[in-house]
Formats: sequence, structure tokens, C-alpha cells
Amino acid sequence: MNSAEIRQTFIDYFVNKSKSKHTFVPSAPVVPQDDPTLLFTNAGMNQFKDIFLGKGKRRYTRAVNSQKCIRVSGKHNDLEEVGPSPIHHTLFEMLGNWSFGDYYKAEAIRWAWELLTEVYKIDKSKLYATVFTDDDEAHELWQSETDIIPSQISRHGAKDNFWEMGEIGPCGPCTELHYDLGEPFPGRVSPPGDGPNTDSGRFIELWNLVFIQSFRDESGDLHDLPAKHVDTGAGLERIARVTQGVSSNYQTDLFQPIIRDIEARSRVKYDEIGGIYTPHRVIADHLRSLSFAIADGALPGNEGRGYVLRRILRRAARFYRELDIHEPFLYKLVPTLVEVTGEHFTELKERQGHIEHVLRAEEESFARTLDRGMVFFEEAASKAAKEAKDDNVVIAGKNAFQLYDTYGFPIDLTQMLAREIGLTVDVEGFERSLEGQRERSRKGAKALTGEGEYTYVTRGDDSRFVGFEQLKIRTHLRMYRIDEGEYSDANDPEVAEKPLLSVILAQTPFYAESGGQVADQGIIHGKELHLNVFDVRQEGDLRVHLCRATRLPASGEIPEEVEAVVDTIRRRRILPHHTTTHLLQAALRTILGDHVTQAGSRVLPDYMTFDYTHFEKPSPEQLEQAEEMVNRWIREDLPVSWEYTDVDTAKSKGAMALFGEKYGEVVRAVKIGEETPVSLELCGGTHVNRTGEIAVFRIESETAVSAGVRRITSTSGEAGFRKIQEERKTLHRIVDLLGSYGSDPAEKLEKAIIEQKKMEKEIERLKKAALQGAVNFIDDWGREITLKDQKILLISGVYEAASDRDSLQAAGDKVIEDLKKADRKGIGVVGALIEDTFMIVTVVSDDLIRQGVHAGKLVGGIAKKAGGGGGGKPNFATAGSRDLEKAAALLKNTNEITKFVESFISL
RNA sequence: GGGGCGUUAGCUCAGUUGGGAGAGCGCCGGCUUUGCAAGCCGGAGGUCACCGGUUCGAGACCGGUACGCUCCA
Repeated sequence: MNSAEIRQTFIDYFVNKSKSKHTFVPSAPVVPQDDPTLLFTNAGMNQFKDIFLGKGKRRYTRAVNSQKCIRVSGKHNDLEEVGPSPIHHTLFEMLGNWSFGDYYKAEAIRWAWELLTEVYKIDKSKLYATVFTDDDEAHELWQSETDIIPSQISRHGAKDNFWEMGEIGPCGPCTELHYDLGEPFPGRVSPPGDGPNTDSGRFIELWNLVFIQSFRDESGDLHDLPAKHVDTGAGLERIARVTQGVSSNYQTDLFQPIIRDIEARSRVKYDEIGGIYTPHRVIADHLRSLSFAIADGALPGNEGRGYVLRRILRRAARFYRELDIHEPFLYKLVPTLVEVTGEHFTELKERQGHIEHVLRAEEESFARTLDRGMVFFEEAASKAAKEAKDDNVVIAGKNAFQLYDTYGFPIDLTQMLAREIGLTVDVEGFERSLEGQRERSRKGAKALTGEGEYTYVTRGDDSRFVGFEQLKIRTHLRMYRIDEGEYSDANDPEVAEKPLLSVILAQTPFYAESGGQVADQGIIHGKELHLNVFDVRQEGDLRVHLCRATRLPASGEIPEEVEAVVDTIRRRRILPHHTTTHLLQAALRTILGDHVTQAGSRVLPDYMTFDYTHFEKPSPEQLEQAEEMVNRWIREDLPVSWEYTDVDTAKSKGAMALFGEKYGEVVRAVKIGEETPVSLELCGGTHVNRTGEIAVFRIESETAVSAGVRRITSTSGEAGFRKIQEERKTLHRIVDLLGSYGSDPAEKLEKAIIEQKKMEKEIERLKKAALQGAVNFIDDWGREITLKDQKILLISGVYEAASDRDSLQAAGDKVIEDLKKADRKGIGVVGALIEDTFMIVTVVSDDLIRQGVHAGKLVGGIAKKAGGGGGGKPNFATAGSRDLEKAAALLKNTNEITKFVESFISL
């Protein structure tokens, strides 16, 4: 059975199974949209989290799905495990069947057994069940519902068989099915009596059935949940491996086409027995996670989620270098991946071009970082060679750390490079530097945020958002927390001193940062309480108001009733910027084509940025057209309306789908226009009521963000108007300065610039001519002096005509030129008053330099005598002094300067 | 959030204890050629990311900001 059949069979099995049939729910994106605590979707239950927390509902009570998941860190998913391990991946599919309140435990156990043994035909004698120590019910069910060999049921502690969602929350026992491979992972040992949950790798977990039965409260006690749930997950890759009877997940049809492709392109055979497999596996695995993440809207970058992707890509790049591939490679494999999984996950096929562009650009950028690091590596290596006392050349730990820290070289890469040229690396020193950095980071992180407990003021539902309709409400304060440390809100130093509070309300008009739109600001006040709200964050389902308390009750008792007031002026500056992201997207799709999709946005009071996919810079005409189109829609004063609907209905009406929506769930569709709307998008943000309120839309700039992604920055509403005022002011100033009333200032300015360039050249020429005619340095200023029986010319004086550094320096050059013409050895000391300093240039002819005369040292001495300082090169040096009289007098006094030079220079 | 490194001509980059802003490629013009990345000569092109400080003098030193790279949390 191939993997597509396994997946489909699983879905069909549950859709047709129970009396209230399971509803098929498509996979949520791997990039979670509204859960900032989560970098990537990492479990099948993510998209149902709200149900388990008792906050959300669906139209169905039983579901079946295949969820794409990404895991890059965690106790069982160290990135470094991926490749060497036959069963760990950064991207995997979780097949799950679910119950939301429509509880079944016996059936879950029976169905799991039946599906594995009867449908997938897995050998019963190799299956082992684990149950939680206290869960007698599950233990009995395995025996009554299935024909599992009773001795192959074992009990385990909370670590393995009890599931919890955080310290407080829903939880329950789980029971798992493991498969006996018959032997441990390569390089590991199977202990006597080996069974599930040991480190040997002989038993792999196939299916985990979680029974969410209880709720753990603040004091740690368990209560029965009124609505009990079932949450199950079976790894598709592992089931494929077992049913296909192959020796690793990578031997299944999910990976083999990709590995074949890698073999063909690298000419290196994948060989599990010979031990040549890690690079192929890493490349194939990482290709999958990167492609899925990019298809769902993530991009490699230098922070957060993007940085995780960048690291995965660079790890893949490091491994294809081991196959002697030194140019962008991953992107070439995308078509094969699309062939393997594109049928079920159509987003891969739809965005194939985009994925290839992004991968290629990022691979090229890594090659550049690598080049820069190689230069540093070579320097460090040659330094190490110089400092080595014997043949044992060691690259310093702090250098290895800098390679790691600054250039992103993993330590094993540095070691590999060192080995190639017969060196070793001081790994201990490296570890010490790394530990030092950890220390500093921890210290820095401590000052960041309060992690104390919340204090309850009132109880009940919380964080209901009412800010679409209301900006000022009376509500209850649910809980608060006093925070410590620094927040970056300190633009007003007086406020920055005030106590910091996190506050949760029953209802809130405050918009929390989401979908690129910044959070609202405003105030919350009540009896003896006044809070400035400077940021609002969504943490899970909580909306946390970050506040500065400008007034706190003397009694310390926080009032139960408060008024929450959003800063309306600020909100009104934000609204047009959000609505114009929708209008701009519609305009760009009309002008540039349907391939344009939103790749992110930022909506702020002062401007908005809109990132979109497109492969070249739009022409100025196209941008102007887009700007015009949006402004026309503004003038048409179209109504902006929204409704709650489900994704399928919205899509059937032509709604632009972004990345975050959950299929089958209630979403908010924002419509601009009436019968034939100009825009229909799924969006949780705040908007103007009619486009006329936007007043004006201006494209300020258009730039590239990364390959295939471009960014437009624009202003609208009040911010756009301010911009117009500013520009008019600047223009008026220019017209005033140019005196170009009634004529085109640009034309006049262009003429003026051309004229100025001509004049500059003319001045240059005149200065040179003046220099030629003004002074004959040898005849007018020169006198012969004798140094150690050598007759040389000393030329000194003040060059009054010099008005800037250039002409003084030109005079210095002329002295040397004149000396050369006269075929004389000599030294020149020329001074001039330039603005408010006295400058001196000293030059020395070549033959004297060879005899050890140094212009820099000489001028330094002169300047010191003249109350300043100076220096330079042997042939040409400069100095300066603010003591004008002293300096001028020194240079004008030929006797003194002669005496000084004679005493200073010894040939 | 805390570090490290970087930002110099259209592109790739050099720039020594602080002392005259450079190279290669590309571009423009001329000459010579018309056989493979053509050659020779000449030229244009720079607020050295930005702001402030130290200094007689800052691309370089110090502080800050922006952007990029990179590591840690």
C-alpha cells in the first residue's frame, strides 16, 4: 500500500465508521496564524486547541484528519537527530481521529486495533500496547475489545502515558501502540527484556490515543471534565514504513523518489548498509519541511520562525556539500516533491514557482555568508600555524566560536575544514565561549518580562473582543499581574518610571497585534486606578493589556469595574492603512496578474507595508496605475462590510484566501463594494466603514524583500495628508530658493547643477594656473642648506593664495615637481591659513627619503613647535594648528625654520 | 530581549599606529583592430549608511540610529 493509499484509507475508515460519522477536516497550515506561542504547527491537536480549552465549538463532534506538522526542537526532536535517526523528521503527517465531547474510549481502542491489523494487515504478534499506571479501564479495554496478546500490554508512568496541556488545563491518560522492529537502531543496544519506551529504538510508537478526561486546577487537583474528548495521532511515515516492510522511513515511497533524484544529481548512491545515507536523508527531509513552510507563507529570515527555516536550509546545504555539490540544489528537487505529495497538499503545486524562487535565493545568500566565513577561517588557520610550537596546530576556541557566532559555521563544519588541512580545533575553548554567551543572554533576558502569577479580581469569561463596534466600554477587570523589568515603550521618560501591569478584561475594545496590524493604545481606568495601555498581546486566547500605572489605589485593592477606552485618534489613523492593503492587493492582481498574492503586511498609524509575490520590479507606469485604481475606489466611496461565514462559502464567493484560515471554521470575510465587490478577503482586522474615509492613497516606495517577494510602502488617511503637506512645504522652499515661480523648478535646478559643475572645473583649472604663475618655489622661497656635507634645498613659506586643503596640497605637489625639474634634492614646508586653522604641508624628494628623511616626522616636529600636531607618509605629510600667529610666524621666519630642520634631521 | 560582525563608485571589494579616497569589472569617448572574456589611451561616476563626539586632521577612534548577516534567550 503506498502512502497516499494509507492516508486515504485512514480518512475513509473513520468517515464511514461510527454511527455519527467523522467529518474530514483538511490540514491546518504549518504556520499558525493566531497563536504567537507556537512557531509551527507541531501536533494534530493545534487547530482544535480552543475546543479542548472549552472556548470553541465546531459543527461536528467527530473529526478525522491528516495534519502536516513541523518539529525542530524538543526533547525527542533534536535537529541533529534528523538524518542519523531512521524515524525522526522535521516535517511529518499526523493521522488523527477526534472526539469533541462525543466521548468514546472503547471504540477508539478497538478501531485503532482493527485498522492496523485488519486493514493495514500489520502482524498482531509484533504490536504492544502501553497504558497509564492508574488507567485500569484502558488496560481492561485492550483485553475485551481486541485480541492483542495480553502479555504485550504494559503500564507506564506519567512521563510516557499522561498528557497535559500546560500546568493548568485539560489533561488525561493516554494509551499507545508500539511496533517491534526486532532489532535496535544502528549503534544502539537493546537491553534484556526490551519493550516500549526504552532508548534502544527497537520499539517504535505508531499510534497515541489520548483521553482528555480531566482538568487540573491551580492547586494541582484533578476534576472530571463535563465534556470528555479523544485526541489520537498516528505517524503516517512510520505506518508506511511498517506496512511497506522497509528498513527505515526513508525507504518508503514518501522519500524514495526524492532520494532517487538526489542520487541522480549528485552521482552518490544512497546506501543504508554501507553507511552512506545521512546527507540524502537530511536533504530529503529538510526539503519537505522548507517547502511546506514556504507554501504556507513563511520565509527564511533572521528572527523567530524565519530563522528556524534559515537554519534548516543551511543544515541541508551543509550536507549537500558533503555530496560535493557547491551550488544551489534544494530548489531543483521541488518538482519531485510536488510529484510525491502535491496531489493531496495542493498548496505545494499551486505555489511551486514561489517555493523554488525562495529556496534558490536563500541558498545563494548562504553561499555568500560561507565565502565570508572562509576568509576568516583561513586567517585563523594561518595565525594558528604561526603560533604553534610544534606540529600540533590548533585553531583557537574563540576563533571557532566567532565562526559559529558571526558566520553561522557549526562547530563540526569548522572541524571538518580544519581536518582537511591537518589542523584540529580547541573544542573546549569553543564550549567556554558559548557558555559565556549563554550567561550574558540569560542575564539580558531576565530584565525582559514578569513571569509572576496573575491575581484574580473577578471570575468569568474573558478577553471577548468588541472593538469592531465599540471603542469605549464598561467592563470587569478579570485579573492582573505586576511585571518587572524593561519594556521598550519608554518614549516618555516620566511614564517609563511607572509600575508595569499586565491586565486581562472580561471584554475589550483593544485590538491585539495580529495579521500585521499593530495593537491599539489607550487607557483603562476605574476607582483610584489609571492605566496607560501601550501594547496589547494575544497569548493563546488571552488578550493581555500591557500598561503603565499612573495611579494605583492606596489600599492596593484593584477595582472590579473599569472603563476601557481606545485612543480613537490613533485607531482612525490605522484603519485606512488596513483597508488599503485589501484595495492594493485587488489593484495589483488586476494590473500585474493573478499570481500576485499577499506575503505579509504591516499596518501602522503612520504607514503600511504590503508584501506580495511577483518576479520583477513593476514599471513606474504599473505602480502609478495601481495607485490610481485604489484612489478611484476611494472616490467611489464604496461600503466596507463584513460577515462571519465558513471558509468554503467565502471561497465560493471568490474570497482571497490567506494562510491562516482553518477550513470549516467560522471566519470573518471583509467585503469592499456591493453587488460586484472589488475585494473580498478573510481578515480579522479593523477597517473604515466606507472607502471615502481613506481620503487619499499614496505609494511611497517599492522595493525587493527577497527573491519573488516585493514590498510596497504607502500612506493613507491623515498620514497621507500630512505627507502631502510636508512635500508642498519642501517644494515651496525649493521654488523660493530658485526663484522659479511660474516655471518648472526641476528644469531650473538641472541647469543650475550643470552650471555648478562647469564652475567647479573652471575653479580647479584657475587654481592650477594661479599656482603655476604665482610662486616660483625654487627661486622665491628656496635656499641652500648643508646637512652633513650635502647641499640640499629647503623651500619654506606661507602660500597666501591657498584657500582650501586641495590648493595647499597642490602646492606641495608643485614643490616636488619643481625640485624634480631642477634635478635637486630638497624639502618643502608650505603653510596656509585655511578657515580657522593654519595648515602645513611637508614634502620630501625621493632621494632624501631613501636617506631616511621622513616628511611625517618632520611636519610633526614643526607642528609641535607651532602649537599643533601632525603626521603623514615619508613623501607627503600634513599638519595643523589653531595657534595661527605662532604657526605663521614660524614659517615666515626663514632662519628659525632652517635652524629647526638642521637640528631635526640627521642624515 | 542580549551579544558578535558588517554597510566605501553601477557591481565585487581593498584601504597599514588617524594624515592626498583606491583597484578590478561595468559605463562613455578616442585610437588600433575586426578570431573567441579583444587590446591601448583617455574620461565620467563617491554626502565612505545616517546623527553626534574626540582631534590641527576621521573612511578608520568613541557614543547613538537604521539596515543586513550571525549566535544566544
